[in-house]
Amino acid sequence: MPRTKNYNENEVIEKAMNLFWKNGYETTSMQMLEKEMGINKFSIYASFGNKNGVFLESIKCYKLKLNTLISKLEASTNGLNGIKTYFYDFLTFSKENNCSKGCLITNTANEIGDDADQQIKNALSSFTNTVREVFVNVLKKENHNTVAEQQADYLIVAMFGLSSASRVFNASQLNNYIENIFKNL
Amino acid sequence: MPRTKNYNENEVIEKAMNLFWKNGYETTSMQMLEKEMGINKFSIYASFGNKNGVFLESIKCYKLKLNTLISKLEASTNGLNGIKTYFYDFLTFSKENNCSKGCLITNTANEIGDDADQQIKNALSSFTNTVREVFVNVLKKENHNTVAEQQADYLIVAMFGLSSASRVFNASQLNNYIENIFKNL
DNA sequence: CGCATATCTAAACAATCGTTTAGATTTAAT
DNA sequence: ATTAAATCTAAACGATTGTTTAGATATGCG
Repeated sequence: MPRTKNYNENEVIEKAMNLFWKNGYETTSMQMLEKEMGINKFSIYASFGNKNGVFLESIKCYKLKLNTLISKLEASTNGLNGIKTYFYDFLTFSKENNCSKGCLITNTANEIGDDADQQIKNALSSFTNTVREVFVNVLKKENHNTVAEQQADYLIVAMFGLSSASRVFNASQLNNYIENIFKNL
Repeated sequence: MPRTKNYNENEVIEKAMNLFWKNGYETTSMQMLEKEMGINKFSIYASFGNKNGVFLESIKCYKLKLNTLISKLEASTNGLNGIKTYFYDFLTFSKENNCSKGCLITNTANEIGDDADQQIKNALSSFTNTVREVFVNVLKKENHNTVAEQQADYLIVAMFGLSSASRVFNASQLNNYIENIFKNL
């Protein structure tokens, strides 16, 4: 056996993920990734195939990070209020230096077109469906099925909107938005 | 006086605007613009300076198109219902081949970073402020000032979210979203 | 008409994109 | 210690980016 890698793939992917999150897919160049990940282009290609591969792994990494919030949401027993907490938790989660980066998934969905890579598109919709499913499960604890499905549909769109809006509007506007979303649901 | 231009600047900008709307700023290349606008790169640069110039004019063109909906909204006398109609009108406006392109302004806000061109950033926030102002004026017809401001804040965030979400979710989910937004306001 | 000047085409510009390759360096096993 | 194989650096790849330039073409005015 010859020499071993002197970098940890999980560590460098987390750095890549943060770069994609902040700048988007297109804007993030291999040059920037090289610098941020701290390894050479050759090593990046050896570990992840290509830029798309780095991005797909970054999405996995992002999901893993968000799982903390999702788990908390799944464990919640007070229905709508649990989801509302998730909305606020997300805002905190997405903030860096008091400036929101939005959601990596939502940002990507907003950026890509129909001709984008199928694996990426699959990853995005699978994530959205998963979150919606969690909403449904939480809501079923206090509602009957049809209402839960309808409310979940509403909330997943609202969550998507919040992710986008968080990159543009200020905290008071966003809080006002969340409060109104849940006011008379 | 020598030969005259054999293209109309307003006409070619409308074509450019549609390209930016569909594909975003970065993805739209000068090559694509050349083809879509039907004129040579030289002519584009002669008329609009650079890519950024084409984009700024495209935003003006977009605002002009949207003015039809804004004017209708301004003229409405039934408050919240007028705004709700505007939400639905926007969905129709943004659709092409039964597929929503979202809002050019919102799409751009989602795409660009902090280091983007200042003129573009100004154009985006000025647009958002204008729409919010119209919301306030419509709401003041049936509410007192503080409520109108607060509701307008809520609705402008909701509108931004709708624009983003319209590129991802289906008609029934979007309608459900709009109905819930206005349900108990 | 003929001159002047703006518009046109088309080629070239430097810079950067994502990706690949060649060669030096390091290390585990023999 | 030698060898084999994988990782590293660094340079180069062709393609495409936004932008500029040179030269041909067309047209309004004296």
